[in-house]
Amino acid sequence: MPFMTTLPDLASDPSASAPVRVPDRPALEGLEVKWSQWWKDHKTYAFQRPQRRDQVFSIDTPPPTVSGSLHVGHVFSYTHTDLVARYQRMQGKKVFYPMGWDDNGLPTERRVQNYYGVRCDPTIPYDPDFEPPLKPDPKRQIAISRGNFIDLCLELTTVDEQAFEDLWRRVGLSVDWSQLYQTIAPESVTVAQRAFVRNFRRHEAYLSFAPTLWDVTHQTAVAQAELEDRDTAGAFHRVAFHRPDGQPVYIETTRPELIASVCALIAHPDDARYQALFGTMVRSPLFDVEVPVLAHPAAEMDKGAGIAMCCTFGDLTDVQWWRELRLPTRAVIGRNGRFQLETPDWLVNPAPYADLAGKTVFSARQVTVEQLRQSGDLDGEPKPITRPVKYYEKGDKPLEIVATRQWYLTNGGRSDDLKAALLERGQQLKWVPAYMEHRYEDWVHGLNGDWLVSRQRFFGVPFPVWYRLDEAGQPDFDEPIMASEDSLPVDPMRDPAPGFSADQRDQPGGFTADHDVMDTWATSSLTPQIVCGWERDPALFDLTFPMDLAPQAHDIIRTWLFSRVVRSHLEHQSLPWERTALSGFVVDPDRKKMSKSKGNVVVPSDILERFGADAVRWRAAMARPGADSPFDETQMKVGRRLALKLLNVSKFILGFPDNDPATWQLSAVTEPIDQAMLARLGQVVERATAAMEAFEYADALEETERNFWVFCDDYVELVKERAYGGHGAAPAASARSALGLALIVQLKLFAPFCPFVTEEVWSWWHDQSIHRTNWPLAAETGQWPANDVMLEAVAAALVAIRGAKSAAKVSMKAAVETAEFTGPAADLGALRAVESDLKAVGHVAAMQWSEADEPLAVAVTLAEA
RNA sequence: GGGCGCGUAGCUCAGUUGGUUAGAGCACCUCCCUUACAAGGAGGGAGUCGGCGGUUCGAGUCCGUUCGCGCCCACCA
Repeated sequence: MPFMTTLPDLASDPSASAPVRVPDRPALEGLEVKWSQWWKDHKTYAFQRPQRRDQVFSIDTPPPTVSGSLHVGHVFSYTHTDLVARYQRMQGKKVFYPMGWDDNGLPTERRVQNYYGVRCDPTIPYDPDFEPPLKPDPKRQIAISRGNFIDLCLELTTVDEQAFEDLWRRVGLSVDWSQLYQTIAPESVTVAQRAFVRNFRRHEAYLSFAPTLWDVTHQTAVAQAELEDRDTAGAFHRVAFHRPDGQPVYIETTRPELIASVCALIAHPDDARYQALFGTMVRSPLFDVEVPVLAHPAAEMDKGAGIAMCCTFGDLTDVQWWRELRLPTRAVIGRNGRFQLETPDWLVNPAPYADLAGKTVFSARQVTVEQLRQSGDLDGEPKPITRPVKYYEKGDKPLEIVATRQWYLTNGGRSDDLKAALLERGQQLKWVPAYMEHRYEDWVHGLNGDWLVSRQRFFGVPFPVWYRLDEAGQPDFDEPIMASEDSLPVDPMRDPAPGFSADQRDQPGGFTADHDVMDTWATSSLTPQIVCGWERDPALFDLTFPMDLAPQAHDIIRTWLFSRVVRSHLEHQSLPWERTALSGFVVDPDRKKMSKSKGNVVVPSDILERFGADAVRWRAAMARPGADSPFDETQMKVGRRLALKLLNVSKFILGFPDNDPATWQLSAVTEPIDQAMLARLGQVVERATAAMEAFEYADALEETERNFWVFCDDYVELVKERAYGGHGAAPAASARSALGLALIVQLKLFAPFCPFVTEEVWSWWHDQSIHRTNWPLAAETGQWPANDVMLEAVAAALVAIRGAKSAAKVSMKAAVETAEFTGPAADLGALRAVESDLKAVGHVAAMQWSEADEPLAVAVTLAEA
């Protein structure tokens, strides 16, 4: 159960510390600016180190990509985390709630390129006097050095990050801004490099020359986790290979341009049609290259002609055949996505290649089709099809497969033992909601290779690695030189390898730097280590790690969530956190995902301006964990109405003449209806607390809010006259104490959801923040037994009296001559205990009571007008 | 093709272990300037709980099946 602080003094409001100051016209406008500044000045949310781990609640906040833009879905998702953080803080936990910026990696590079109109050319020397162009021309980017490019990345991210911080403060996130981190900052680089060095020592990181998925636009390798399939138009081309006797063997291919790199034809071993061909040789069209016909079970009899041409490399099946059948490598496509300029030496008839050299895949395909037509090797016309093609998720051209040397990290994709261990971690992790664990399991089960972490890019964490050069100047990749941990962070492009001098760089017998940078996920997979002070602040690490909560959206389970589990498992043999909470998306009204390209993105600053942060947060809190919710402006208005109601009812309760919160005492609550109201509020506290403990903030809000509206509409109206003193001093004190104590409890219940308006109201008679007070205890509402009979009878009486006036189309102020109650003795007894309040609120002159063995009924007779 | 989730009032959603006439807010209709609140308040109408079948005294709730929607994943011939 919740971590309990000391019991409050139940006699009065112990936290009251200021005279009551209620504004004449309370308003929501300006509360965000006022209170976010106040919280900043007073360090309201600063993490204070306690003695023990169990006094801390630590959160692994997702670092947003600052080069992107935040939309309303981010606001919702980060609000969900904040609800939990605020609740835990009020439960007495020291909340460790950092914020981070993911400013490292390709998105930043792209933004810098577009923003400044530059591109990085690593061959250019650093220019200390470089100034970016005043009028950037994105179509004619200026080539600048790697050093200057990184300077611009850092410059632009600083600007972007300030805008993000402003927005988060506006939303009211209770993060501790002194714990801010950046994934490109030296501390993060150190963590990423340290973890990598240790991975290498434990043989979890290794260098391998292998076919890799390659994005030709960004000219970098990409990892399995960054792939996505997109349906893409293409065509089957039926192409003839030639048997020695001149007979054709038809294959079907969507990539005829790759005929120059064909290594074999492959059919299924059981395919009757090709039994006679297995083991024989055929010659390729155009280039006349002799290739074997081989059998392999990965060939599908019912796909295309049932026999495929295997090229290095057209797709991942080619890679499998190439590896398992030990085929030669005949690559023709370079890293820039164009056909290499030199004519390949394996071509028997090299002539047709002259028309392909230097061409893109798209152009080469058109050329090849025409060549095949001329040579008579194209059977019929290409048949258009649409099929899924792999793309880099941030790219717009199909991926190619290029053999390159890359760094890999073990992730279970090539080890059943590690895969099983990581699946076990997934089961140990607590998932909110539970069914999201399936996505993790699906992903881990489907891994088919280790994690490719190197990127041939510029703005990122460099590998802390150098290679010896032999006398011929060739690098020795078998024994990389690793940086020592105490030298981190290092930039091998700037720092010489250990044991070498700077002038030995790129000299025979000297050393050369690894030029790659780490994938952005290789850094963000270490956010728990970065924020918790791994190897930097051991005391902090012990207090915060493994963390309590990993909040995130459900789309990055396979990337961010999984990669953090991998790194923590490898380094600490533990989970990085106890629990993960997945937020859904805000989708557009047609339930489509919001995306820039669709133009359906809702900008948060606009709705925050129009409805206020508390209203937007209220709407976010209505979206349950994991559930997508459609954007709907009308819902924001409801949140705004709630915030306004809180303001107004608080003004009313605090606004009685000579009202003094110090006189609000449970012992003064003597009227049965006052006790019944508080007893029910105590139940609400218990239910809301249970919901928050289960991370079901939406349930907690709904429970609190439903009660609040009844409180305002029925209870406050009922006791209004008595509270003014109309029925004497003691009954007035009972009402005022009940109203005041109920207000305190309800402000606290609403505090995580509407931090601005609750803080505003609280400040009317407190000097301290409501967000540093305790979460309410049921005991704060007294220990009276539940009295549902009374509450329900009163509600029914009010409905009857109001209904009669509404039906008669008269004002609620209209006088009632008699109200005649018929029903069970229990109901009548309850009502008679509230008789004077009922008479007052309903302007009822006389009440009559008839006991009967039937449900409560009320007959209302209006006075003549 | 595999996995997951969702189909309850016009809209957004609650409906705990199956139990009396299925709930809330928004929207809609009628009315009320009542001294906390007109960016308000009161009252009201509105649903064969996607379809079909089954278990049961009883099904929105359990089982099977089917349709629709969304998301995640999947060897590009």
